[in-house]
Formats: sequence, structure tokens, C-alpha cells
Amino acid sequence: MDATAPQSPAGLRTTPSWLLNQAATHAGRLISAGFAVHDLRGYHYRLLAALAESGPASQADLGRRCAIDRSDVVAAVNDLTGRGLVVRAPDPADRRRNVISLTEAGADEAHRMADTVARVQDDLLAPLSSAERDQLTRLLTRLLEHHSGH
Amino acid sequence: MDATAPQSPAGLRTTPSWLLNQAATHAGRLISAGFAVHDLRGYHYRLLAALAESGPASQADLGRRCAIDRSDVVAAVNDLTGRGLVVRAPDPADRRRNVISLTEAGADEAHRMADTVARVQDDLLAPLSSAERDQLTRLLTRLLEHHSGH
DNA sequence: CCCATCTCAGCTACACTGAAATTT
DNA sequence: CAAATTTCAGTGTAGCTGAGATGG
Repeated sequence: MDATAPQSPAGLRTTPSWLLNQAATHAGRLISAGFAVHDLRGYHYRLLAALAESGPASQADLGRRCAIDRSDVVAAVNDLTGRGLVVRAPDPADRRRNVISLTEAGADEAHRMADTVARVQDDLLAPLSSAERDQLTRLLTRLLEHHSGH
Repeated sequence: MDATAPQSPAGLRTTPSWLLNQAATHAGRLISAGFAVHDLRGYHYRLLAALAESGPASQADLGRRCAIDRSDVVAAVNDLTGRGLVVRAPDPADRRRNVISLTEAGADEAHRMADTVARVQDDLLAPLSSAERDQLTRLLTRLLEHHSGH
């Protein structure tokens, strides 16, 4: 008929879980497009960022800090070692653990990806003022803090 | 060592796209748990809600309104017809189209699922005041409206 | 001819489960 | 013994692509 944009049902449009889902999906599209340049994905960035910030850590620790399942950490660390971005070494103090450390190339990549992430935030939050961005950040942080203790 | 909760890296914790991702993931867990009682999933609810609100529609229209890919609409409508919740009929006015309509059982299920969704919102938004919930809703809506025109 | 619709086959990312082997 | 860590194999949802067949 015409070129009117399709309207989501109001029953969805006004539902916070739907709004969160759609906003996160869109953010994910922007992030993915940004990461594609680095030929890496979300899990890889989370791990590199955690290592860059807090130094070497065990896989279990990384998984907890990055909200990545233990078994997905294995695969992502495999990818990163294959690219020479991290090193996996047994922990002499606790032989159950592997210590994951950034290589120099990994630290560089972590910085470059952080720049990409920062640019994406600007795209994503373009319609909001600085005060509104802070407000959104605070509301989401409160939501997560409340639910993080289960 | 101790029972301290693992801290996400600050580089993630303060990043809106990360906060959105984590909040949406958590909301998804709550929604999935709620829908499990109905033995249906997100796509099914979106379609039922759209049909309940706006009446019969073609699959392409449903896909646009619910933000579901054309090919996923096919599968989800197959599921729903298999359960007797919707009916698929050729459109006599445009023989490329199928018209999807709710059955009575489908309309009932749509209402029951809407109740579940409403309960989940309360769980999800528990830490926020009524004014804060509105604020979050408005900010997310503005974000989506800005990005929906590309 | 071009465009829209429906369908099918297949893909990736992400979140998650269960179980085995090892070590504390 | 119980508990934590790593690893492997597998599941399910969601979002997406490309191509074919049909019809406007």
C-alpha cells in the first residue's frame, strides 16, 4: 500500500523486557559490525578487556568476571591462543588451574577493540543527551546489581 | 580464596552496550522461565500478541511488526498451527500471501502469556520506582525510535 | 521486467547442560 | 570424602543469508 513503517504491537512496544531485548539486539548489531574489522567476536573482547584490566587470571575467574560459561571460555581461549593474543600456562601453585595472560599483541588488540567499543557507544546513544546517557547507565546498573545476587 | 563476588571489568561495567546486553540477557532468562510453563517461546508470543492486537495478517507483515525474520516466521507459524493456536489460509485477494488468524485457543493462550509477561516485568523492575520504570521505558523507546529509521 | 511473498536449507553467536578427568 | 577446575560433547534460542518457486 504505502511506505508506513510497520508498528510493533503496543503490547510489546510498552514492555520493558521487549524494549531491552530490542535495544540490546541493535547494540549487538553495531558491536558485531565493529568487531568484524578485528575478525573477533564478543566473547573474545570480554576476555581481552578483563585481562588488560586486571592481569593474568584462571579460566574460571575469567568466566565469572565476563559472564561467560566455563565451557565457552575454553573455546574462546583456544581461539585467542591460536592468534597469539593470549598464552595459556599451567598454574604451578594450583595444578587444576590454567593461568591466561595477554601477549603484547593481545594487549594491543585489547586497546584497539576498546576504541571500537567507545565509537559504537556514541552511535548507539546518539539520540540521548549526556545526562540521559548517565541516567540510562545508572538505571541499568541498578537493575543488574539487584539481580546479580540472585 | 574468599566468597567475594567476581567483579566485571570496569571497561565493561560502565559500557552501555554491555549493560544493555546483560540486562536483556537476564530479562530473557525470566521470560523464558515464564514461557516454559506454556511450552512456548519468545517468537510464539510475539506472533500471538500481534494477532491478538491487530487481527489476521500476512506472514510478511507479522515478521515486520514482530521483528522476526521471514524464514523464522514460517517455522513459528508451523509450530502454532500444529498446536491449533493459529490458522494459515491463502489470501484470496493476493495469492502470494497467507493470512494467519488466531483460533479461540490461540486467543486464550495469548491472554495467558500476556499475564505471564506482566508478572515478569514486575520481577525484572523490582528495584526501580514507578517513575524510574517510566524513565527507563522512555529512554529505551527513544533509542529504538532513533535507530528504527536506520 | 521487477518486486513481494513464502518456503527451505543452512549458518553463526551466545547461553547453557552433563559428565569425565584431575587436583585441592 | 567433598569441592573446584578444565575439557569435551551436545542442546536450544535467536538472528540471519541465499536461493527457488509463485504470483502481482
